[in-house]
Amino acid sequence: MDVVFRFGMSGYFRFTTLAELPKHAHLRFYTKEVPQRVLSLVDTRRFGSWQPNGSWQKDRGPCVMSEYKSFRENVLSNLSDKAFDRPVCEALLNQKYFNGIGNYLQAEILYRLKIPPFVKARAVLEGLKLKHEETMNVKEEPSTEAAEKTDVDEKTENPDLLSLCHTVPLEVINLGGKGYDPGKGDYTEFVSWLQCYSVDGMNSVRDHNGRTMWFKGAPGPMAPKASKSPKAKRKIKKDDYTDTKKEKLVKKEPGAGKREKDEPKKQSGTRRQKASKSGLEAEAADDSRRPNTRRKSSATGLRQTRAKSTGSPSVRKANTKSKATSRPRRKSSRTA
DNA sequence: CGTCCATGTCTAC
DNA sequence: TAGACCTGGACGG
Repeated sequence: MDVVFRFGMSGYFRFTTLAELPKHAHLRFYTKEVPQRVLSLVDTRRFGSWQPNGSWQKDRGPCVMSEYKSFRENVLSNLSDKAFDRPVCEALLNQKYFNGIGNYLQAEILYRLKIPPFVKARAVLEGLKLKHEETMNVKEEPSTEAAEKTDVDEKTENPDLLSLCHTVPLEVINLGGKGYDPGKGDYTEFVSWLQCYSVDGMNSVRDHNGRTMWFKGAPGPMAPKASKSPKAKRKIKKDDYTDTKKEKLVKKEPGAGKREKDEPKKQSGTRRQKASKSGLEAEAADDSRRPNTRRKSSATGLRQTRAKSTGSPSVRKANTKSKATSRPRRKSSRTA
């Protein structure tokens, strides 16, 4: 049986002993060994989902990694689409054309070519050829040498925007499980792989959807008004302007009921299911909090070394768990 | 304590 | 084009 998994922002798999079952292991596949082990879909934020016999979204384009050729064709033969009216950084997040590119990859890819993020996507793309080779062998050498170059060579020797959409994600794959994986606790390899995203010294601006775009140098002509950059935002707040924020705050009023639905999103509807194959049993798990959970150091957050010069960082209170946020919480009656 | 922020969709004005 | 969907770490006061 095929199962389609989506990971949202925070989802990943872990294979552990039963005793080390991670928090937020919402879907579990148990082995039948004597000390049982568990393959878990760990998903703190629950943006992920799984769908037995599911399929991808209707208009996801070809995969940038595994279907490079059709990916490239799909983009270059549809450049009249208004999707390419957008700034290139935003267009790169459009899964209809850039299936597999996300926010950090988008930043890394544009950085490699030093393309400003807020230039019109079409302007960047319309010079590219359907087959990358045509742009490569501009030399008039009739020699067969050039013709024998492999795709790999072409993509690595003289990359363009589309070939980087293929090779940059593969670089992460080739880190060998040391990619963007907060569950590992230590993903310094990935952090040092990043050249632009969340890197000190780079610039960042909020795009038109409120996402933070990282880049070096000038943002480009289509950059949103300054009010949208995180820094500006913070600054506004600091200056305590009476701006549009008030409305938002009013809206945020907690206690506004309306949050009583108990369903675990869609999650393919089924909370429990069996996968008889391969001796694994699966179940959608409730959150059984494990008492052990030693709070590791920052699991999320790419910015390491915050350079806090003020005295003792060290021990952070003994996990008093008093989260007690004011945010309206979902009714957590996730029993059976 | 409170606010902001995060690898992504998804849908309602 | 705003939000909504969630949880929790970092940081400010």
